[in-house]
Amino acid sequence: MGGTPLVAFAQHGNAEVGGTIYDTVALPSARSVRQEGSGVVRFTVGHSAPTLEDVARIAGVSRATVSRVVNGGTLVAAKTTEAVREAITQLDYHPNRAARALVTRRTGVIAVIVPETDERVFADPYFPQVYHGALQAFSDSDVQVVLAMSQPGDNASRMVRYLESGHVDGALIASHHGPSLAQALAHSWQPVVFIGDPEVPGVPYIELDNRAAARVATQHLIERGSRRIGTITGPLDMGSARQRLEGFREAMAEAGLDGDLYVEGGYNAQSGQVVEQLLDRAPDLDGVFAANDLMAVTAMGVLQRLGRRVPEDVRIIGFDDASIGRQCTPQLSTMTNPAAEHARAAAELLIEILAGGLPETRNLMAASQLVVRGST
Amino acid sequence: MGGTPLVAFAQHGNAEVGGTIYDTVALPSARSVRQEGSGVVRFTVGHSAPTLEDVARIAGVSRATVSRVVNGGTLVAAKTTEAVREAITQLDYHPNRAARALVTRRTGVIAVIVPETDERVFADPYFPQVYHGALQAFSDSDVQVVLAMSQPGDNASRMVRYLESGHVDGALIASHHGPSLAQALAHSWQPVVFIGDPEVPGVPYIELDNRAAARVATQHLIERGSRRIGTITGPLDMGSARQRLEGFREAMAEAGLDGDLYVEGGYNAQSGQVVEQLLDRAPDLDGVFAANDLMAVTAMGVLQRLGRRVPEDVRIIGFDDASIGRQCTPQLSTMTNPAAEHARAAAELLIEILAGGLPETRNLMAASQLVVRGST
DNA sequence: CCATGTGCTGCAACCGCTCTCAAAGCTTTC
DNA sequence: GAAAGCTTTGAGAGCGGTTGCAGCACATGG
Repeated sequence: MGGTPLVAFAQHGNAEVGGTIYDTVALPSARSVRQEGSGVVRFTVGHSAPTLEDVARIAGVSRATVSRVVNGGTLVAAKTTEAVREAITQLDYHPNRAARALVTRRTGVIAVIVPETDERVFADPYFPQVYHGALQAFSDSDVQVVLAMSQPGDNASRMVRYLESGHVDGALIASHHGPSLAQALAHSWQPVVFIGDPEVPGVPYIELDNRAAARVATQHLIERGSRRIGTITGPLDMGSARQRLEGFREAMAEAGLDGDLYVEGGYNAQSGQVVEQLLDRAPDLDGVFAANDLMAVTAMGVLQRLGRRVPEDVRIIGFDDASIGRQCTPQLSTMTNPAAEHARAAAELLIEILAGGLPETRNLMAASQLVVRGST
Repeated sequence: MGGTPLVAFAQHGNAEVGGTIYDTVALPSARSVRQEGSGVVRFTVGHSAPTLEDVARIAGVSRATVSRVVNGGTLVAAKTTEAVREAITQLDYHPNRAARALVTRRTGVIAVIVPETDERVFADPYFPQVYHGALQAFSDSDVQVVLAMSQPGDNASRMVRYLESGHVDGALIASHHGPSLAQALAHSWQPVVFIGDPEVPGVPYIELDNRAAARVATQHLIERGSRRIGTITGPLDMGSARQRLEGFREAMAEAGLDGDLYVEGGYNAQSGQVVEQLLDRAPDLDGVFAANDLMAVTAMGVLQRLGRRVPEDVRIIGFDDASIGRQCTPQLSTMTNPAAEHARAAAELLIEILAGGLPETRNLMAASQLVVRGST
């Protein structure tokens, strides 16, 4: 089994693990990335892979013929084919797709871009759905779908560089903050489809009808009898968050209620805590619309800990229909957000664009559904 | 804000949502990926991006000079540089990295490969750590780290093809089942580092000392007084699962106890349920070593539901030190598995390999720590 | 004033592959 | 037996870059 271990090490910064730790081992200082020039890691690869040329030489034919065998389609004599096949297996030849991409202009790689840190991406159940949907759309093609997220200090440029690099055919972009990425990409030649309004004209996207959904959610609270309703929004640099806030205010205004009771959250579980601020501003709070389930569930916990009964004292409704909303007591009412479907639709739109059979601009608007459970 | 929505649609297969659904909208049949030839999606891109040549023409210089300006380093006259810069911004030129990669043999892209379906990847807290660690290692270089997982029906070939495609410089491979992927890659020219023993000689990897850790865990149960101990293993086609089982049996044998009480799980929460089988086989069960925390927590729940007190009647220890183990009652004792650190170390090893300053084969073995909490 | 040096730029080959076009070999036909 | 028609193959021109090397213009030294 493998070679012999040469180094033994381990580490665990004495972080709060909430228990007693035994068996600690010293940690070596982590070597850092060696750099040269302007922050670029320089690589030099030793061996180089066999090329078409090599195969051709061994098989005693020309490059063109090998290419024909590899790509199929064109007719090549049976025995030639066999000789080439043999040479290919002998050398363990794999075509260099980057070179091929240069001439075919197709890489066979699609990226799902999420301009969030990896922590957020893995913490929020929304992103797996997006990725899953994209994967589905490409499942029976031989496209490789890769996921790229941003790193803590990143601005948009690393992403843009990757997208324009020629290593991907196109991209789906999922959780963008503000129009900067879209702007950078708008005049680029890279086919992209946004999930959520990019706020830049001409850039194709699909989005949930957030405003309508937020109205439905708010109206539902009102119908159930809530009057003093507050909302926890998402980060307001995101279109979806603003739209949900808008929908909330519309519904409140229509009902002749005060729609100014809102506080900004971050779409993450922790920021559900801000419900306390709503409570400070409105001690008679009897309804909460949280812009996603993660925040809603936290808010529910906070309210319950403060002695409020849900839904008797305060009704709560979330957004996204995340599974976590079914694991709390009472179960959370919510608005569906079939992200996987959207991603798939977006991916299919991307495929159309890539196939060239393209309408100018194309935007898709998707509807949401109200799911009533115990919390309202 | 963007163009006008052209299409409105939504969908929600009437899946079990555990609530009442209002506001349903018809769903269009999802268009499927258009295919041609052997399962390959064909793309044709309309516009094409400006090239070096274009820039050179506008700036009135040669391609070589533009290249020099773009890449810096070599000396170019100040006014020439300026002219080129101007042309570049005018055309919004971005170098085609695929073309560059052809000659420099560096793409600036590193892949983290996880041969699991996306559901598993997002469900298990282990993978985010791996990705995070990899990201850290490359954080101050301008390498793009992408994540690729396999699709339900996939065999290894799509992965291998991607890795050998020339679109990535190298890869970290995280949760492989059996040696097939490693074998396919062993004679390839692609620099890869495995996290976990690939079971193929000559392929570099880093791994946790699973056997030793499992021994420590088991010994801990014995020390606390457990005698009739069972284990829930991971999928036994994975080296880590087998090693943890081995460690368990060793510790049991050393203590003169029966080490045959085990049942295979899948490293996912659901498979913690198999603890019932242990109970069937040994009603006097008083200790459980689960090969990861996900299974341990589920097992604890099952046992408690069956009236067993933890740790009074049955002691439970898990593996991985996942956060979920701190959210249950009692809190779960466990073995640490600082996956992020491992991934970072693996990434640094990969960087070394890519830099060419390479030891033949290099394997790293990492230690684990026992964390004692309430469950033992 | 000519030989040298120095600074900057262009030519051209090459990275690995695809694909058009024409040539070569073979059959068929008159 | 030569012309015509196929099938099969190879030569060669790119794809968009990088880079070694030669060449040019101008400044310097003898």
